[in-house]
Amino acid sequence: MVTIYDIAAKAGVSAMTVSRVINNTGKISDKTRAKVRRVMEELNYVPNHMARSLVLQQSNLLFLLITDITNPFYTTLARGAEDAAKKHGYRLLFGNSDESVDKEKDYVDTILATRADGVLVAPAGDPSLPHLETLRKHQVPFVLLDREVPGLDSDVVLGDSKEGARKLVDHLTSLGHKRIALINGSPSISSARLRLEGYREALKLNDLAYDDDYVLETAFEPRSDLSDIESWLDRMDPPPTAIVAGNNVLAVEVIRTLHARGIRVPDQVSLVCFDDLGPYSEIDPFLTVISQQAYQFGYLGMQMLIERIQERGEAGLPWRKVVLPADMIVRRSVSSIR
Amino acid sequence: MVTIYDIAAKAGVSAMTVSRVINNTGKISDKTRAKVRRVMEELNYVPNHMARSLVLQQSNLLFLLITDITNPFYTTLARGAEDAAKKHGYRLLFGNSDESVDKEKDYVDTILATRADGVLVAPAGDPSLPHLETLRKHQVPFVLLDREVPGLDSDVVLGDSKEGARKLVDHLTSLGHKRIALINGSPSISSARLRLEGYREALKLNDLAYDDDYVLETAFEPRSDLSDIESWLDRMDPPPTAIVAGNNVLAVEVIRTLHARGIRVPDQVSLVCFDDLGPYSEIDPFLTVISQQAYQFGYLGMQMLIERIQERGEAGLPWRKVVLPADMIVRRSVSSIR
DNA sequence: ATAAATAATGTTACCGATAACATTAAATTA
DNA sequence: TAATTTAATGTTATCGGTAACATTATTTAT
Repeated sequence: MVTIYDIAAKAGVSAMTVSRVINNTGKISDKTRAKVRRVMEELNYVPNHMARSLVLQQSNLLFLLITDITNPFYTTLARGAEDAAKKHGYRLLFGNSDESVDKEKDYVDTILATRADGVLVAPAGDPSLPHLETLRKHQVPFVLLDREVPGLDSDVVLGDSKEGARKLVDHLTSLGHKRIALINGSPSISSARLRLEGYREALKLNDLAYDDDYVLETAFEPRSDLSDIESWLDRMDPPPTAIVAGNNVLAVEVIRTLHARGIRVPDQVSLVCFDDLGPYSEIDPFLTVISQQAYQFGYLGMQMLIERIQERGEAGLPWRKVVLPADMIVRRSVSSIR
Repeated sequence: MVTIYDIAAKAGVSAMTVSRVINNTGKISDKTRAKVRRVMEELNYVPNHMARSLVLQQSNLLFLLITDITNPFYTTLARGAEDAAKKHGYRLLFGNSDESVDKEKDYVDTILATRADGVLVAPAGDPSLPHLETLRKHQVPFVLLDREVPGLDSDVVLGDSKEGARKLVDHLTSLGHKRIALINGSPSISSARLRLEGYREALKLNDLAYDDDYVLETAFEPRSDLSDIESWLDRMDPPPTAIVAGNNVLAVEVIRTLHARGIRVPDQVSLVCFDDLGPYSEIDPFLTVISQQAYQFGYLGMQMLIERIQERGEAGLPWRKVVLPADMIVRRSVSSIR
């Protein structure tokens, strides 16, 4: 591995001079600068980030931790984060926690060990609290995305989950639906809780009774075993005329299960969900969804993060909470009753 | 930031003893081990990767560079790579080059500077050669995914692009199609070249003439400006009865363009493509595709990479080229002619 | 012309960890 | 019990950079 000392030796200068050329600091004569540059080219020099960050105590690296890299909501969000990071001259790396608090903890360790300058996190859930507190303790600035964690003050970019759920339920009731089921993520995830709340409120406002049997709380990420969905469908009696899914993944899995049973959407049951299916929903715009501005989650979150990093130390800047609107896109997955 | 020296001081031992406890090396009495552990907990110690890798000359970090984080092919591949890396105890970070050779080069610099132990790369194209050579020069093991780079020997995991294209065209001709168009990625990408070759061969075998006007070579990644697709559609006269898309993104954009013109698939024109649309194609299995085993690309590639890393130095192990089969899934996006 | 300022470069110490070698204490063996 | 192992811990140098402080050459000011 070529080091500044190799360069220095070959160019007949000191290592410090080479360092100055690399970083454009201090005063260097044009002649030495040129000579050093030439030798660097010749030897294919690449600076060693680790050595550098070790002494500088900062890495110029940012991280984005998402919970499901196969979910278009998060990949679109990632593109937003990437663009914002690039605009400010930061490098961005990604990690995928797979909705697992343990994997997330591993990433947090990697991030700490790598001495990242900041982190954007879509936390796996409330149990993420301990390792987020670890980040805080080590003074690594972070911004939460899509999910809050109770007991932790921080900047956060959220979607209006409650309002979104209300809109979906209202849409269904306006078309005559009365037996509306909900399949949702784990209640340890703030957005899932809000979606449940919105669902319950909307039921109440529409004078519909809430029934535990019609609600399934499961996992937001793709799974191979659909048996919990199966038994939930069996349990509901009479069957629902409409289903609200807490995210796009769940909607897809509900459809798969229904199709396997020969039940058609929306003919026999209507379906709506949170989050679009990415560009691929363009092929056949079918699902009626709450379309969250995924790109904005990433872009705004990254901007907030970078502001935090750059204001470091200054007391000011209270925690900021950005709530992005929940817009419904009506498509063909809902039929009207009668 | 807490260091081993802080721990050492508080525990009344030397830094080296702390290091031994952390790494489980050397001999340590149970008593000191316990004491050191306790202090580490108390102070919330996190090892500094940078300092560590600096002296160890290895980071235990692996990278995966993909070209389009919003493409389900690559995100599924990423899941495979992640699982394989985890199985072998490596940490994995992701980078997204967005099909840009320049962004890719930036990532390569980050990777070099981070002293990653190895890299999985889906190269942006043939122009990636220089920075891949830089990786090679710095002895960072890498495995190419999905695309080869002429002039560079390396391990590589490919799909059978030529055969896939042939299958698609054969399928179309078997249903009576004679005017078959191709929209493809840049010819600077090996897989795109092979798909073109397969397309031409299949035309020839079916006694169909090749016509330049029926082929559009554009970019594989999502774009906002669809005008090149527009003008290509205008140019073809008579219009094709079927279109082969070089990947899923292009297929979606063709559909968008066609829909905007009021042209229906498959009623007025048939459409087939490479790569599935992820789990979301399950909602409405519509597109007839060559389904590549995305997960296996990542999983096998990662295994090959780790073998390389662990055999480091040993002369053996010739470059390996794995070609995964191209399986066609027939769905509803093709109609038969007459 | 000589002091004072400035430009250009070099030296030393350190960032946080570990390898290699050194030392001391405890346990075996002769 | 003295000699030898072995266990447990400590010291020093180093990884590849950079900050802070020298030092030397060159200008500029007086």
